[in-house]
Amino acid sequence: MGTTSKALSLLRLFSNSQPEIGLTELSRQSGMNKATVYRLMSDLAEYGFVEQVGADRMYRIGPGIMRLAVLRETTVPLRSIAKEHVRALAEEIGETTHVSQVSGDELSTLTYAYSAKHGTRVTMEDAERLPFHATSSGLAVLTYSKVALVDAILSKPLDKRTSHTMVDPSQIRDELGRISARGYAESVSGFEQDVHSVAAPIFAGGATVCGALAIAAPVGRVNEALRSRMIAAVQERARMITDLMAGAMPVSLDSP
Amino acid sequence: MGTTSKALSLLRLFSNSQPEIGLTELSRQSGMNKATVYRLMSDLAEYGFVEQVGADRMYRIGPGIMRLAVLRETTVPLRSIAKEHVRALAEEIGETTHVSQVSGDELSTLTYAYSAKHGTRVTMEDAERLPFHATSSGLAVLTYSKVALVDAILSKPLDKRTSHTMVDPSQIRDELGRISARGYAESVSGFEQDVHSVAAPIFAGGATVCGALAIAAPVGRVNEALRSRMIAAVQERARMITDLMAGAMPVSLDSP
DNA sequence: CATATCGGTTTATTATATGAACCAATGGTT
DNA sequence: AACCATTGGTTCATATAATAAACCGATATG
Repeated sequence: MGTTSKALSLLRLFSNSQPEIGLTELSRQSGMNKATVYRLMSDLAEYGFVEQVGADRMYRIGPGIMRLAVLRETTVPLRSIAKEHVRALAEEIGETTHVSQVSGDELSTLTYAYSAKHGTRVTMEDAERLPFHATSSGLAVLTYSKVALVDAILSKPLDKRTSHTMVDPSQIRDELGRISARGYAESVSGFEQDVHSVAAPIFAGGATVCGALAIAAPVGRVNEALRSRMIAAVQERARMITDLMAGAMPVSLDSP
Repeated sequence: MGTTSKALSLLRLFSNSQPEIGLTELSRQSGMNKATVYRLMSDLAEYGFVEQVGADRMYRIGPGIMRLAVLRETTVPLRSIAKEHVRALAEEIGETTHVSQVSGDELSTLTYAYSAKHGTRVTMEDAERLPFHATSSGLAVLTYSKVALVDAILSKPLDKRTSHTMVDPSQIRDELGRISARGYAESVSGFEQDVHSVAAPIFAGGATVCGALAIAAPVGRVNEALRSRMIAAVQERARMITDLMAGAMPVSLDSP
């Protein structure tokens, strides 16, 4: 593994549930030597990718990331576009909505919105990594991904998050076929117990999938009427976002 | 220079005016060997920090940055806070406003807002790098920065952007003293000809300066009345942002 | 058709990253 | 207060990984 990869892999350790990490902890979790981690983190800090804070010198993601993020958004404004539509869709349906984004072999939440309609709702977390096999978003993305990615994902052991999580690769491949045919993915309690979600893919530039739009509702609230509204709305919105991203839907999805 | 630093320095080459760069061009601009750049960019691409696009395989900032950015904003929500206030301030004053952020020895635009009040206005660019010595934002930040940073900035040759740009280090140090005394920085045609700007520092967590809020107007429109409104407003808003960032203003600024 | 430029690849050489051991400081615990 | 277990950070001989020149095939340009 190259030195650069090692440095970048350290950044992967930061998450919403672990936004600040100490040197020793980084060393432990990465399996790298403490001295190595120290030097790598120093390099990252020099460029503002991480910063140290507090008396215990914990590391967290630094301000340098923001300049690149702003730059990214001016070129590929997925998040700003998604934010509007996620909000509108949440109000339209009265349930939690979110857009996730694929980056390499990772899928993570980019933005989300709640609806005030009900007292109970599915709650989300920022920048959360979503498993491809256990979420409707993941399945939607996987359906339109390169075979190399699909193979890579399905060849690793799949975490059985709930009793309903699909973990059999061939069963998942079958599901991908069905998703491709009908144009949306669905997951009932596959990621979190009692969460029913539907998702549709978002494409950018030349029919490459770049993420997914999803609606997530408590299982008990999803009757047949709501379910069909969710399915119709998520597909329509995903297409709107795709259009704004100047991407083209794959032919199989172009005509309804 | 370490390998990690080399990889990260490649990311610095991307900017608003140069959002996509080819392999050879990266090699030229970084001064590194083409093979080296190739391997470094491949590493960066593997982690989604850059992506290749189009038939000419140009590189641009990748989606992986966004996950880290979202994570950063949940911990230090400078941009989201700044966005609101920059908008409100632009409407209040009727001129262009922006918030910049310091990262290491770089200062860059984080967000900005225009006012519809006038047909002419100062225009901004996203993620633009601002010179410390030639902008009111830069001077405001420098005033409250560690001496090490001030020395580092002022020891390098300073670009004379316009005929009004201050380039004499000792003269700039004097100016920093005045800014510290009055609590705001001012620049008339120092960065762009015909732009008059005022700026106030923003602090986060323990009185460390993290950026600046600025108002920029066409020189011809800034009479004494507008000028004092700008100065008062920029300081007030900067303090509001600082409060929201849970930072503390240095004592010298606490009482007006 | 020749030349130049592009992204990407190879491989011997060299420089850089590594990790065990070691500090100094901090904070509990006995 | 002495002790132990942590922490972040540092050192330096060693081994590994990065480097650069030359090369390749493709595409574009005169």
